[in-house]
Amino acid sequence: MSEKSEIVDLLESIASILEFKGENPFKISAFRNAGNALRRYEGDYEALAAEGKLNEIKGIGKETGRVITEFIRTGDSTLYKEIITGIPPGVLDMFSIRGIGPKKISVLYNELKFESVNGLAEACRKGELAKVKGFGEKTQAKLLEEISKMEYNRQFVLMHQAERLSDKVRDILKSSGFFDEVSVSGEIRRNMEVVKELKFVVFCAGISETVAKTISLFVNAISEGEKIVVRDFSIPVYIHFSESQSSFVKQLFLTTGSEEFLKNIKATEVPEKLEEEKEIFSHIKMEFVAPEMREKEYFDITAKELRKSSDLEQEKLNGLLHFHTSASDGNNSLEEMAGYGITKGYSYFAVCDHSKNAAYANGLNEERILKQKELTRAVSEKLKTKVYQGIECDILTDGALDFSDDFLTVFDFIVASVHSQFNLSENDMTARIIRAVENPFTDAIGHPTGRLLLARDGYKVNIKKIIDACAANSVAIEINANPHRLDLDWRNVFYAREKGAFFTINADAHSLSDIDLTRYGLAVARKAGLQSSEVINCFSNEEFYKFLNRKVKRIYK
DNA sequence: CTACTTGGGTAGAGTACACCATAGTGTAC
Repeated sequence: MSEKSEIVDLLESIASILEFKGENPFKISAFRNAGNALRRYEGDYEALAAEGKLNEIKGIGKETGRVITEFIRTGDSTLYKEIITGIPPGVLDMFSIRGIGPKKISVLYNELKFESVNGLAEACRKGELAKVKGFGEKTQAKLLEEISKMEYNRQFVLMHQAERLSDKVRDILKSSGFFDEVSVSGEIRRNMEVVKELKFVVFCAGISETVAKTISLFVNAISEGEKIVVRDFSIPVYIHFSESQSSFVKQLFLTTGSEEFLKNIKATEVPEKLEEEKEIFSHIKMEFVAPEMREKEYFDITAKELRKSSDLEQEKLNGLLHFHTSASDGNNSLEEMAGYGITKGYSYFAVCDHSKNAAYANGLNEERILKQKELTRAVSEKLKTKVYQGIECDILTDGALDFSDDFLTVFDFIVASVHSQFNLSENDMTARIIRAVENPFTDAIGHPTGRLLLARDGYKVNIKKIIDACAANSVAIEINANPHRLDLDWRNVFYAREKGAFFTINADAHSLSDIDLTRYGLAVARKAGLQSSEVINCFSNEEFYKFLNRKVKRIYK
């Protein structure tokens, strides 16, 4: 049985190899499109494949459909095998280096004859790359930096990937029947946005015998005293054994960390007899700290009330804001998105497709916006809910929004985001975003630093100044819940809370299933102790309506 | 290669920017 993601990866690889070989650009994007179409398709594509009807999915045609069907049936692809012939596998790894694409790789590969990312790095270090026509010192230095960043990032996985891995290990441990208790600990228990290792604490009778049995559950596992290290996965897994309730609780506390947090509270003073973690805190005369807040940043919080555990949970979210539909680059209609949101307990919505400047995302111009506005009214009525006309409005280079002030009155809710020209100086970028914040029509700033975790740094920006401006202009700061973003970073949420800023937690959903990503945003918001009263999505219908009208008169009836 | 329209053939995202080179290409959004 093949996973959908494997097929998507296959189509993506075929596209890259064709590009490397200098094929027809439209053929290349056809494979890339087919991969995207399949990834976004939420129906039973295997059934379609079995009936030979894959081409009912828009973007999949005769040839790409054939490749998919073959892969489902055999787990392999003759086309792939054919085009990969003569290309060393190391070359494929190079496709993921930022700043260099298949064409340049092709040139370098033919000129310098290296066969791996390491070989490329070596050529850069020797200065060979700068001698190739079309390349220079800057490219050489940038590539070296990108490669070392990539190597560094390889130690981590994103929160959602770690969670999947952790569930898998937990299931293995639980279904073994060896343990009275299995608990997830470490970075996952602290809701970290990127994860370097998984930690589990288990409770069982007879440690030495159970350790031996547990090792046999995995392929590559060794014992280190009273813990096991498993290296079957992309990151190491540590399993800590305990024989008594006291030791279980103590282990859970110590493995949760973080190291800096434990250092700060003199964790050596843990009492011998323990029923639950709370006793550890009362023993050292400290208020209980929620597991996800146990970071060194906790001690930087000056206002005591900001140290409280978060009360945020999915049930408190009423507003689904900042999501996309098939009108721009989303996968589902507005009616489908709102309909699904209703089943998840949301009671009001603001569709925020891309604006006209975002051509790459099929952004909407004035005419299409007015059409969509008719639709939001119709969907509101049909689903008996409140759908506001929103927009994710591009912030242009000079900080203007990409609709005129006259036209901005058409919207009920405006998320302003940067999607282009990431390379401004810190001063220019900060001024650009602040100008957007000061625009009276702006309700929220989307993904405030533009970072992509483990892939791209955020733009250079003075985030504190932006937070100050948001607080001063009552513009909500987004905590983008997409696990690739989780932006604003939770470390900056503390500062924004001190300034009294509003927040908005949004999955930036492009499909129905994306709506469920919201929980990752909640997870990092909880790390910063964020309270529902600070989050505009938690407002009631009436409170949200008031929020929309706090600066400009919105005409929504 | 796919979609669309038509029954064989055509169009297909646009733009800014860095870089190397001194006009043009590749990459990324």
